[in-house]
Amino acid sequence: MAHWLSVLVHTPAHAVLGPVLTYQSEQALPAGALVRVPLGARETLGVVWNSDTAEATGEFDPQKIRAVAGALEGIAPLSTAWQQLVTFAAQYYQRSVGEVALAALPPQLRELNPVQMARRLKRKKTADADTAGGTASAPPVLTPEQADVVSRIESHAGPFLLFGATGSGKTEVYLHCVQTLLAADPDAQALVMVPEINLTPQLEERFKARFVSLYGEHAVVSLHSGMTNPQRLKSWLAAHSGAARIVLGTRMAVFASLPKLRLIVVDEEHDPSYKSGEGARYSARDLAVYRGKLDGAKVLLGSATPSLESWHQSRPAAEGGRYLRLHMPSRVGENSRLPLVRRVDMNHQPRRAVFSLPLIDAIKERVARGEQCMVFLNRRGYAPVLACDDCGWKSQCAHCSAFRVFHKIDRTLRCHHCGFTERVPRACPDCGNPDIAPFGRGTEQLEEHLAELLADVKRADSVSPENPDGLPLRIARIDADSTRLKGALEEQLAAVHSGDVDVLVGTQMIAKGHDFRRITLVAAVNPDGALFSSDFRAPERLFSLLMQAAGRSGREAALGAQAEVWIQTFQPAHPLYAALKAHDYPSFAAQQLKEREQAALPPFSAQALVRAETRNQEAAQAFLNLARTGALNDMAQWEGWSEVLEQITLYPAVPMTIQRIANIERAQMLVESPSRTALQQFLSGWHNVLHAVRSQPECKGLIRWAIDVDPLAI
DNA sequence: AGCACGCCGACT
DNA sequence: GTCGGCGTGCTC
Repeated sequence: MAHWLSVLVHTPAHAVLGPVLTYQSEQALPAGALVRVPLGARETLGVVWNSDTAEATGEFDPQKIRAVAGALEGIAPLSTAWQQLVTFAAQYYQRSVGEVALAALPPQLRELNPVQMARRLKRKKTADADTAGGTASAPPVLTPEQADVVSRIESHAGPFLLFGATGSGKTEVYLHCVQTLLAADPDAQALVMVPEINLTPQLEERFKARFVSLYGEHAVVSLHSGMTNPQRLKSWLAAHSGAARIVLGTRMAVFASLPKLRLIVVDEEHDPSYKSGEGARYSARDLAVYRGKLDGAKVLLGSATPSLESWHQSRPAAEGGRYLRLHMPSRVGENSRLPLVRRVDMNHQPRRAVFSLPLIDAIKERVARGEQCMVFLNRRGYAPVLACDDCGWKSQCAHCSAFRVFHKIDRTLRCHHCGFTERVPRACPDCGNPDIAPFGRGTEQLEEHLAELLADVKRADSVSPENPDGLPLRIARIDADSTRLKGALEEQLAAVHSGDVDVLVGTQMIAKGHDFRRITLVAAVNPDGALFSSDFRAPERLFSLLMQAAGRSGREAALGAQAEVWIQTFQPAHPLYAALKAHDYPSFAAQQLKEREQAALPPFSAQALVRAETRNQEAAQAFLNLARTGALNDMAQWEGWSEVLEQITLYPAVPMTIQRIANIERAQMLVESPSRTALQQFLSGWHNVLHAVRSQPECKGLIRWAIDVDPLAI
């Protein structure tokens, strides 16, 4: 007797293809089971979504229903909670369930045939056998602040927002909570997320040091896109089978199959990396909170500079807050002072000076004492644009509406958007003028500049202290260019740690996560840009970045010197810098939230973007505007939709900030609503309109379109 | 999303 | 002559 099954496969939301496909099977298969199914000319991985479906979906001809090719034996069905998470994510982020479900599974699960799969599972079983228990080395004693936070986490349901200064020991709180959980429940699993792949190795090291002796080598696994496919499959299977007790990973890990999930930690919860930029544009932080409810797991969000969304959610419960805010204001250790923030008024410095005189003096003084300095500029390359003084030629990219960046190191002009690279011309390509000059500055130029300014400075010779001349300074640069090769970042970080570097220049890469214990001065050379950005989230990001950069300094108690953060600015009185100086995130957040509330911006409204990519700009605008009129005119006629539409604002279509990338024209349209629910309802209905509009003749040239719910940048 | 089919331009 | 570019259409 054959069973009817609805099965998810990896297909986008296609109007012609239903959200689930119907198959038949001799064997009864439960929802969540993994199967291989024929689809057109190929065979593909599917997830059983409903066992024993009564009838085929839609008008599909029952004669054409094909049989399931086989079940993936030895892999337990995905849990109901996992299915619900995927369903929610697909619905909330406006994608097909099939796309979200299959993208959440390790890629190799799709590639391997059942025979290969069986072989892999067998290998895993023998590996699991050798896991041995043991005793833990005593964990460090918690500070009173940490102990208080931990006891509150244990006695409340959460979700929690752990607001802790850099160096306040948040990681120790995570470790402690995980340890307590795993000890109390022999099956329980914990998920710990970090924003970037770069940060997983150091986290893995700390967790392994604490838990391998207790629960064996396989108890801690990682899950991120930097791993090879076989590694990812191995970790995924370990999590799915329950053998892995702790999963560490980046945003993708929020979809890991964890049948006994009891705790989710989202470290640096404010970090934009938690928002996916392609496919289903999900926020792993937001999904983590939702998943916590589904799985009955506690959720712990941690940050020194929380996102304003989370901060707002953690206001007192009496005012409507839904997260419990936990505060750890103090730095752990002897050198518990927070760094001194100094603002240098660049209005009183020589015009066009890159480094102010007092900053250079301060750097000289520190390096002479054997301390390290860090100079931070969020722009790589030598100069953002090359221009001809005579005819006005600029280093425009041929394929993008952006300038190519001058990289002096290899004498190239490189487009940071499409990768188009050429050697720097000897003279202006338009008029032949040999005097083409760089404008603005990037990290390469800072490095060069510093070498000149500090040429006469020597550092103390630690090997032969009697050497009166000292040794030449070592300046290093860390950015996406200097770390392109595999292992280069680790190598360069090691050089900084071992003291082989006196001054470190870099982009935001160096501001995140890494502990540079001997750095006592951090300087932001030109951070003002974000103060006047059209992006309403720019100040929030700047504050967080500077706060994090500040957290890099002064971690070495033995150095004793007061750590300093220097801000070169033309706006020394700006409230953002004042709050930074006072290390006062709450007042900064309060002021920002007030502005957001007055302007009805998130978290006081909900937003979504529709983006269109086309061969020509007119088609992009046409598509979006047709979708807009479709909503305003057609949808308003739909039964019962007028109340939804009343709560929706559709802004006119606009070209994106960078209008063209790699010869693809881009435009977008903002949708806003005071109600998240209304926005959700609107988007789900609008989907059909967008599908229909796509095939209009005006939209010829449309390559793709996508909805971005809760976009981070507009 | 894949994958096949089909129709035009420049290469071993 | 074929290899290969991507436009169009189809998949339970």
